[in-house]
Amino acid sequence: MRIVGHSLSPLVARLGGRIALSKEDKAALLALPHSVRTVQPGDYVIREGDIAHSCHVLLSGFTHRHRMSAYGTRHILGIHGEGDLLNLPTLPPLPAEDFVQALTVVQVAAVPIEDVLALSRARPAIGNALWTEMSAEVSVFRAWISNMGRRDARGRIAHLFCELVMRSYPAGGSDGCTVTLPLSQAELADATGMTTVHVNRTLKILEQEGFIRRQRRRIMIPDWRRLKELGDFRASAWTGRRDRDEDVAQAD
Amino acid sequence: MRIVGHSLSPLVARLGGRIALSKEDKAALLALPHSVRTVQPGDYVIREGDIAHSCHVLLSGFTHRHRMSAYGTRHILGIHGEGDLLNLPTLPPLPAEDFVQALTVVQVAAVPIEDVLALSRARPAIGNALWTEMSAEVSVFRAWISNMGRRDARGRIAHLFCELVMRSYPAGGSDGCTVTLPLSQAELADATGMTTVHVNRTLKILEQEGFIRRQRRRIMIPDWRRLKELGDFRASAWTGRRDRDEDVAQAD
DNA sequence: CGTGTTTTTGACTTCAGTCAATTAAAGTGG
DNA sequence: CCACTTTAATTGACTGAAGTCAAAAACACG
Repeated sequence: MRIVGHSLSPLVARLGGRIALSKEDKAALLALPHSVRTVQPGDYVIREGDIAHSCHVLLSGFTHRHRMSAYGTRHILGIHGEGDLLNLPTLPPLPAEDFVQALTVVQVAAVPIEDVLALSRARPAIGNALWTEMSAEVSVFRAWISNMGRRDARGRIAHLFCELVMRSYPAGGSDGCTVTLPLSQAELADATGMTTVHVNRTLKILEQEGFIRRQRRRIMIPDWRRLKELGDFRASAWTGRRDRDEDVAQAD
Repeated sequence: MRIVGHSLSPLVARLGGRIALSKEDKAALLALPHSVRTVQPGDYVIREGDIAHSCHVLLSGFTHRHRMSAYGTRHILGIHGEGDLLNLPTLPPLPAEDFVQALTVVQVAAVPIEDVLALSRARPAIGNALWTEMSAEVSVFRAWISNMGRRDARGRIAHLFCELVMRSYPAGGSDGCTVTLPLSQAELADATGMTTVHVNRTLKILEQEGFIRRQRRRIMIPDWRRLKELGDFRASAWTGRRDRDEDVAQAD
């Protein structure tokens, strides 16, 4: 197991963004033993059934998490970006229930679960930060359930784009900000529970209506607040901050 | 804060079902300081925005967790049964993002977060069990995402019924088993992302096709395996066991 | 026994899926 | 740098599953 410089800094940034960490806490996190590997787009980071003895941390790039139905269709359950924990450190380790696949070139760190748990016991602040991170993840999944269940095509895509913005700009979106879409339209479809054809048409409509502007895989958001409203997007799960006024769509 | 006999035993049963706990661990869990309250159907257990200084454990009955969209529609994000943790113990406590409402008469225990976290630090097995419980919860949410996204009306209802069976019979379902439906058709609709009318028609079809038999709010499952197949239901998230052969629908 | 909720049904509409074909982009190798 | 292949995006015509509106029937409860 190679110890690599400050490669775990995305983890420190993530946890430190949730809970205040002392210098010693941060140093202890960076000092965790780990190995880093690079994964190419389309390759798997985690396969269903894998028993992970390490906690995988996404250092850079995007991945998606998916599951295959009994009928052979794919369903994307979430996307992950820099700083995300790709599997929850449980003891004993449990077999993975879904696939995690690289969307872009990706760097992943593997930290032995025992070390993560030992550190979180030794340093309460880190333990708390991990709990909070996990709780935020739960929050994101709930937002996805909500996104699938009670929104039309435009809203679903809008919500997903909002999430991408949050993952690309941790500080939050703004008018005119741009994101590179790491998903093909087929992947967008599997993530929103629609068909490729309908995704394509919906993108066209969103563009006509001025919610997005696009060229290639680059999406520009002219009016961030308007997009959030369309997608009924609540940023709190992604920011970690839970300030209501930022979240609630204007009711008027 | 009243200390009430062995009222926390559902918590012990839940955590002990995930991870082997020693007698001392179990005793320590039962000895956690807590108060118990009874909530009537329709009343809220947790309200959006509540800042919980306690960890709420469902001792008996069923609740659902929902969120209101900006347009005023309700979306049910999950149902909870005996032994479920209704909020994740984070420090500092975060405001709740959704409502938890009683479906039946319900008993809820409130345990101060500090005590939960202290115990999980003092007793690693309990800490591990809590992590695992949380991870199982994540797993259930993912199953819901999948349920919303890529299943038709029959499949969605079937999946929800499978979950209800698992929650009513922790040992697992069997042919001829019966569950009392704690949800009205309107609630079923909000939980599956459909309309009341369509839920009603789908129930009728499921009955005609022999997947369920019903009178009042009681649902009988003549063929458990067949229902699981229809709903592409993977029991692992609910059982805690992750044995694949039980999960995978027969492919033939 | 009346009142309010839940369930059921019918007629009609619409959003999204299906099938199939075309165009555009991105590689690949000579 | 250009033919050739492959993958991704786009479009059209048609179908179908689920939503909408509205009303009746059944049930639950004080």
